Amino acid sequence: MTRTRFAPSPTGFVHIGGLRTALYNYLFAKKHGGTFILRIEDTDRTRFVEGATENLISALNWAGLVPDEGPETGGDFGPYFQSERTDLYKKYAQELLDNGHAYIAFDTPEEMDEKRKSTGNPHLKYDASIRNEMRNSLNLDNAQVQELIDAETPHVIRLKIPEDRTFTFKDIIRGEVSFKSEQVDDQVLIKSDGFPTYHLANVVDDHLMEITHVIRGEEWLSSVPKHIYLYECFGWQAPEMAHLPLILNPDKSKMSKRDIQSLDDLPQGKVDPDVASYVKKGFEPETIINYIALLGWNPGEGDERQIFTKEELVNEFSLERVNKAAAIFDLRKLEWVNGEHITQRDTAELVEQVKPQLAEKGLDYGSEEYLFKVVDLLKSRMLFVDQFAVLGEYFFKDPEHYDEKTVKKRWKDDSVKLILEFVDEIVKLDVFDKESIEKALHVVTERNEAGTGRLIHPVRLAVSGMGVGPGLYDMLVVLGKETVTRRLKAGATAITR
RNA sequence: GUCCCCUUCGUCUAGUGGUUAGGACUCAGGAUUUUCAUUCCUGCAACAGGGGUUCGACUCCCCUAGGGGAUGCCA
Repeated sequence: MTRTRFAPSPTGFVHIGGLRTALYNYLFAKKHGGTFILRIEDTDRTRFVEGATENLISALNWAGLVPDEGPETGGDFGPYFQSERTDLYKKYAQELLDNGHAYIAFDTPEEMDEKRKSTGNPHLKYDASIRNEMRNSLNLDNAQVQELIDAETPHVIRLKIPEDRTFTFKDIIRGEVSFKSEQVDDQVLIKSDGFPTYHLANVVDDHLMEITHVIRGEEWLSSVPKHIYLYECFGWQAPEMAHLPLILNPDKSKMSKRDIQSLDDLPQGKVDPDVASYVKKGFEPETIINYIALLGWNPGEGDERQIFTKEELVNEFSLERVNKAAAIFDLRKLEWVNGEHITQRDTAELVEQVKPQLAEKGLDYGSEEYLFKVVDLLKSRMLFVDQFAVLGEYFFKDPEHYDEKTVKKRWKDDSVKLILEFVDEIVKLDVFDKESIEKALHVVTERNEAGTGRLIHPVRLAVSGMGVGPGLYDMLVVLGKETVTRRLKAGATAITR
């Protein structure tokens, strides 16, 4: 049984890279008929943010990545907040202490800083090289240690990394990776406030929650030696590992929330990492899922689709096809993907999505049937759903003003005459369809020995007030004969250069 | 500094020893018998550099360079 987990720390916002990690965990679990778990890694009290967990869960819900087990859903492996599992971590830390795999250390962070200064090595690690010079249960005798503990001296529990070892593991994405033990420090397992660090909590929980595949960001790759050694000390089997490449800013820097105000005002080379910004901007959940899935993964040779539904992604996904190199986030392509999803969406569904905007602008859409036709006509031209009321306003009310630029460019001396003649032609029509309208328009231009554009543009302007829009004949058909003739007449008198 | 990871068009990528190195986004041009913000077509544009291995390297190995990550009682 495949079990994956998304284990974010609740920092107050959801990072786009974090969402992709969640997505890959979700896709992998679903692909294998497994379970996707949400676990909140809230062991750092100093970074507690009010409402962050709710925020996280609502972002996952928005994206459609609903956990099978988690704080909200529950499950047989809870609690799913690490802050509620501290007794567990202490118990396992004690086991390590008893087995001699860990020890108690009384040195404070300040003391380590001083040590670094005095040795002139700013990168000095707490490890086998200096372990014997420090104040810990390896050097002090039992009585001294007990005395310090009884006096409530702050202390931590550290993992005792063995010397002269090479930790080798297989990463699904990167293949075999190894680290020498002198490269890894005696990691703090339990902090002086009694909370575990990520490393202990992570290993204990992944084991207890029976996680089969750990899929997470590349920033964890160099911590893996500590983790596999912990599994070894506990006599547990380590899960499979897959370390995902990072998502970067256009300038190749790490995506950061700092100095980003909004999506519309981005600093040069930066992009907003906050998923909430994209929600607010009007991106569809399908778009974000689709786009970030492709940022580091693709279905492989012979499949050049760019647009995927979540179900398709579940079917196609495999960790073996995840790339190794970091990817740059491209807003342009994101917008294009959004437009594609809107174009491919069921018109009926889009109709419902669009109604609130119309209500907000006080636009009366008349019949469902009419609205359906308008949406159908416009959907391929929208990049965002919320553009609809702006793009298509004239379908619901007569234009009140006419785009100045277009007037200047397209309104000629003979425009009024041509339009009035065109009106005469269309009132004669029994069937108001594309072909007959086009024919009528040509009758007028040919009679006046004018180019088609001489009439097309003024008609569009008079009818919609705009210089751009869907194909003119399609637009006129949807608008209907009555509306079109009324607006043409109105335009003929109202528009002046 | 040290360790680890990575390196194909501007960007996302296909490619697993023999290809005119393919697609997508962007951009430019054209078509839809003069809208463009639709659609279609065309074009621009890449194997980081240097050594090997091989009859033959984008593909395998090594080195260099560049980028990223880690180096916390943060995750």
